[in-house]
Amino acid sequence: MPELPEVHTITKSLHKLLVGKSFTKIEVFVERLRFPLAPLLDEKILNHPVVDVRRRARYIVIELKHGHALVVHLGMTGVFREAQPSDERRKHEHVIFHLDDGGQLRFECPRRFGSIVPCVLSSPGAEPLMLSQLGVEPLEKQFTARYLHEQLKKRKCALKIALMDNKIVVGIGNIYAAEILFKTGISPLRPANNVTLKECAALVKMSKDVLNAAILAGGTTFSDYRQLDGSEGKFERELLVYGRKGKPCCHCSTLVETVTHGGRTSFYCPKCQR
DNA sequence: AGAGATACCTGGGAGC
DNA sequence: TGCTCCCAGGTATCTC
Repeated sequence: MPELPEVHTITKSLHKLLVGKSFTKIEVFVERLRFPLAPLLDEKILNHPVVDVRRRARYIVIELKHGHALVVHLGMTGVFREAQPSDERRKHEHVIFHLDDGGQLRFECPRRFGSIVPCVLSSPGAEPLMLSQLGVEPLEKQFTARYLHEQLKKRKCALKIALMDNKIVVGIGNIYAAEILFKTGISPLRPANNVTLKECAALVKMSKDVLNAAILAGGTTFSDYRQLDGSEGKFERELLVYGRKGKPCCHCSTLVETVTHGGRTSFYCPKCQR
């Protein structure tokens, strides 16, 4: 699955590929992914050069010269692929962008959790309105112990739910949340408003460490992901607690347990994490 | 308003 | 081997 580091990598390569080029035609082959794709057929998107491709949380913003933009989310299985018109269309390639240099960019998304939504920006470089409710970037300076503590104080829900809440901090998914909590020795079950400032400091540092490490390994994970199905890659081999239900904790050998929060499974060591 | 539940979708693994 | 069933993931949206 594309995590923050993969989205980071993909954004950079899309920037290199697209800036200065225009879409001359967009073909869609399914009615909808997460959202209907019909708005992509609006001719206003065509024949205006791309001026920027940037990332916000796990969204990719492709900005066009006349103030329109495409906001892309890869969902769980979304992949962009550079292609030639003669290439046969793969089973799950749902959108084909024709470029003015004769090339193509194709969007493949087997589980259809991805989305591509056109929007109009209030000014050049502005954040799309649909992303305005997002919380801070975990790797930015604004993500501090004090900020996290202030946010958590307002929440009675389980800490893990709060860590995964995009309104607080973006880019921490189920897997990262489990690993970050394990490495800081804090239980995912703790009420968010019961976490101390000192523990917030540990959570913030560990979040940055884990994400930075993943970014460093990102290229490798990403290339594996593209060749295979997303379940392979270096990162998975480094997981300490996620997916290890019933197996011994790597620190104390207590068996790893799970609990379900809002339909998501949390893996944790009941002895190491308090 | 906040919190919890659910829908969306399909590949893959488990169980029979 | 082939079938069915269930789970995984992020986020929008619905319900309480």
